[in-house]
Amino acid sequence: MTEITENGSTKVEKPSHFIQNILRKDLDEGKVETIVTRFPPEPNGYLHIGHAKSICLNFGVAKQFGGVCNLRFDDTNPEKESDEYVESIKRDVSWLGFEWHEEIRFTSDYFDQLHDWALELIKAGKAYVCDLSPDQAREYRGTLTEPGKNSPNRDRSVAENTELFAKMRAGELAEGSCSLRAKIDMAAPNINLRDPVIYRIKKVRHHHTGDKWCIYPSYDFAHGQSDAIEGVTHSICTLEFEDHRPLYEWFIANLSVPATPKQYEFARLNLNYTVTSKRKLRQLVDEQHVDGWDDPRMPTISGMRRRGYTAQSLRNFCDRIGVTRSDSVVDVGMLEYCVRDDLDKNAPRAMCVLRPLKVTLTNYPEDKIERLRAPGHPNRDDLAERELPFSQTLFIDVEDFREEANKKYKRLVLGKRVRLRNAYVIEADEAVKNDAGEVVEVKARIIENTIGEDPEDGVKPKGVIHWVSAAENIECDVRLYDRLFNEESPGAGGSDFLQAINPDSLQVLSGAKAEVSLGEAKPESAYQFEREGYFCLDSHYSRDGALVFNRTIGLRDSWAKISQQN
RNA sequence: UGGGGCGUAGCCAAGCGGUAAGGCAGCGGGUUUUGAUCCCGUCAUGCGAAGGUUCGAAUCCUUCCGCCCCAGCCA
Repeated sequence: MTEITENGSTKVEKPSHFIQNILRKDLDEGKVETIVTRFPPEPNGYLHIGHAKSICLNFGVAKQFGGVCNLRFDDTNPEKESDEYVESIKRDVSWLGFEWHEEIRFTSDYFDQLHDWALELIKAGKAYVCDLSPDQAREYRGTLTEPGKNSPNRDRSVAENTELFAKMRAGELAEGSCSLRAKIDMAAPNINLRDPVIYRIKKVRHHHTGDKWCIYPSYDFAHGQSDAIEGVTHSICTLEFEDHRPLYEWFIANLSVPATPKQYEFARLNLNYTVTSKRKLRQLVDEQHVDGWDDPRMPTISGMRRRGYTAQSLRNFCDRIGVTRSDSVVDVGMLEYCVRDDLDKNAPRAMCVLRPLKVTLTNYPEDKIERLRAPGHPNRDDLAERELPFSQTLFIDVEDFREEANKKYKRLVLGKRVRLRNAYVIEADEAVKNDAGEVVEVKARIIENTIGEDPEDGVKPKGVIHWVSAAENIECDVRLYDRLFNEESPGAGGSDFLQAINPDSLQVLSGAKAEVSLGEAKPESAYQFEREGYFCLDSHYSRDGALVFNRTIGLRDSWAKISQQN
């Protein structure tokens, strides 16, 4: 049931989901010749893990069935949109590993056509300019259980509507003073059909069309027709748009569009211990609870990238969670599994001591340095070996030494032995303490002839710990991240989601000691710091001679459970 | 109390009338110079509930219960 992907991470072979079933059926029955989908983000924020699901779905099925997928910016509301977001979205989609068909599309590229179609509706007596203010319109709309009332302007003549719409377009009417509405049914049980607004006045400069327009089409009026223009066959969106489908179909049926795209809905992704709403993510950025949209703790694609998550792991995650119509909350542990799975298979190994404790080898010459060789990966010989300088003084992690411990502790203990990863077995003789009683140095001895061999006296070490030479290493900062929220569902039950922020989501360690080969690390490229976790160089904070590593994710840690039990 | 959806294990999710796949998490064990990886085993007499149809129901019918979405000139 499982197969291995090109780069080795574990991919599960899954039965097809309902979207794939629909596409296969439409292809088989000849309803469509080529699948055309589209990913239609509004450029009003950065993409997050939920968008990744949509991207993988839209681009994924198009590729699977030999079709194409467009990248279209749904930019009908200039008040919230900007080029910064356009650029970040292009970067994120590319990084995720997908290629959009031909050039980038913008809904705003179709504003002329959309305007013509609005005129077409007016001429057919199917749209009218309504003078109701937003507040009045709300009253006229009725409620969930009561029908709405017709606008006093509902029966304006075609001529009058044409003239008023022209004035709207010419900027002669004030924002909010009127709108163009589709004439459908104010008593419809589906509120979206109660004469929805299709054009509104916004005297705002548009990031893509500049000052050409002061009226902008609504999402409902733009989306389906844009799909039709592009020849999109299957317009896949999330569940909250289900109630809009009758409206989507109404425009397609009542306008001279070149194609008849169909809308299908799937459940959006929810992840526990995470927020995936642009509003909340924006708030975290604006109020500086995080360093920006690409803060490594953010569930944005750019944040995860900077954190060290790989595109492959995100794609695998999206494959594993499936595509259905039922609301669900995926355990963030599933995401973490996918990240570890990919990184384990592909990240070169290295050693870095996070909290250094000096070890002096009393039987090792002071001026001697051995150049040991270590594999780049325990089960991959295609990854380059590295050189480890070994010297009289070393650093090990403070957590890896105890003066005394029970049998479960498999690290260095006074009077006992431990294996230094890829090097000698050593035995600890003495703990040197400062005035506060803290261990500041350990005096130990190497056991001769133990590189790649067990000790000749038959006394095997209890465990293996990592180390770095004190003579040659790279001092660096390490940033340890934990989940951004302490609650499974931040903001649940009407509480303030900011109250759920984990105050310890970032811990900065300075003075960590990295092995010299890490001097060649490139930003965002993954390493496993053995026994610690996966790390990558931070793309913002790192400088030549002042390296900063982000912990992407820790190794699975069964010791944590054992040590807590005792 | 209008309309539209959805309920299969702690989580995700197959199943579409023939007797509950798979993954994550968990638990138990094995290998191991990473307490990692890897490997093996275990984990729903049960499919929101109750009736009914049937030789046989998670699948069909009825009723009920729960959860989600919709009253922006947002998308």
